[in-house]
Amino acid sequence: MNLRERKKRRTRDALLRAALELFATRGYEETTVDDIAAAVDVSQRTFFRYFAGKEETAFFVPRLAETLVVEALRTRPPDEAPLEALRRAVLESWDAINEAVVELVPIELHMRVYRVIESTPALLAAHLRRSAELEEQLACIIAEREGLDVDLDPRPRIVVALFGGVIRVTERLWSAGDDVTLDGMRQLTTTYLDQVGPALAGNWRARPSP
Amino acid sequence: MNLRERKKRRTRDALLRAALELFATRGYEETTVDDIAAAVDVSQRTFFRYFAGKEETAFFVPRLAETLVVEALRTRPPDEAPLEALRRAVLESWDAINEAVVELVPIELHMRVYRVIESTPALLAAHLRRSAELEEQLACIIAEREGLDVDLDPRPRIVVALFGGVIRVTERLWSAGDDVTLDGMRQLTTTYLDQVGPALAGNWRARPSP
DNA sequence: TGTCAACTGTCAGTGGCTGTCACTAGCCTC
DNA sequence: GAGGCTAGTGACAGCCACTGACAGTTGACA
Repeated sequence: MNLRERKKRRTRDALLRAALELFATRGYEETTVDDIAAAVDVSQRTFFRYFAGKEETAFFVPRLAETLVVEALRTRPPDEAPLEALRRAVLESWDAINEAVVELVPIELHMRVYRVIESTPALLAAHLRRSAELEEQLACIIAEREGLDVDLDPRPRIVVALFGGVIRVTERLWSAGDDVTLDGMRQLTTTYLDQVGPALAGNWRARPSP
Repeated sequence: MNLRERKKRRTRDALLRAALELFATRGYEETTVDDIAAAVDVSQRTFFRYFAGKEETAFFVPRLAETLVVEALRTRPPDEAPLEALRRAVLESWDAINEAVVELVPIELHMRVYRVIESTPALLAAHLRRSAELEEQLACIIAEREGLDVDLDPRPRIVVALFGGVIRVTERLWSAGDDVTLDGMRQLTTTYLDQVGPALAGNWRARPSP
């Protein structure tokens, strides 16, 4: 790799880390782009040459994770049922995600930023839109696996919507709780996905929960 | 109603209509707040006294609709199963929604704006966040109906997430298609909700779709 | 009719973001 | 290894959403 390229990557990583650090400590809205640029000692203009906007820094890590999940689903054995494939893809990609993230920022920082995302309206909105886009991708893959047309058969989008909903509920609970380990997340996801069946089974009071 | 209050309402409605009209014809990003204010011949500052931001005008009508859906769910007979109550609440509130919307803006304008919302990233993001908030409300109502604690039992949030997912898929299809009538929407919603069962039933290829 | 309070316009300022232009530092060729 | 080329940068000017402060205007009400 060139000196030039190395230098570029170094500034980008520095900007990224500085931004996330500031978001996590001071808050997103309270951090100006000038602050971030100043922390790395470059001009504001330079910041915008690396990131399309302030928002992009906050979602740099999540974007990585999404890529890996999509990849994981693509390589699932085609005989698995849709919901099963989704579940396994997510559960199994976490190791890869963890590995990739650590390269960029301390995992603990990422967690703090995630909480900021969930509690900042503008970021939460962006997060949900990104999730919607991811779900669209996943639906397409599912449809392809099953030999269906996403636009003709609603089922791929429906399963993915359901799945995405469960994941989002899980993420929120996970980031809010204390057990921020990988296994904790896996545990939570499995438990919640297992609740889908019961949740849809008619009147809950007829068969009380354990 | 006072002359003052009437005047106020008139400016607000004028601003709202001007904004929506501009969004629908020129696009959201292409419309500045100054444009909207100028169209009604008030200062930009006045616009911000009526709406918290440009975004708020775009979601004025949807907000109304949400209120009515929540209300409809609250008055559903308590013996209905959760998913059933949600389905009926939505299906039945459309008449009320339609009625309330027409008071403010031509329904056809609202439809055009809805398409703008779905095709403008910033608005889509906001829309999804609003939906998430609505879903949280609905989950709480469901939980209350069933005598559960939303934070302890995941099922209320899961059904609502599933339901919300289906509604969103439906909305998108509806606004994209040609049949923008109320009955068309009801039809679509019913069809899609009926697909939920099959979508979750294991491997789809084992029992091919009709 | 005069007083008060609500509503509005003007102005100045902040923060995100973009275009432009000149300049410097790394790269590549001769 | 000197020179030109170009990617990367900083400085500056400007747009747009949004906010605070202050002054002027207009409806309400005694």
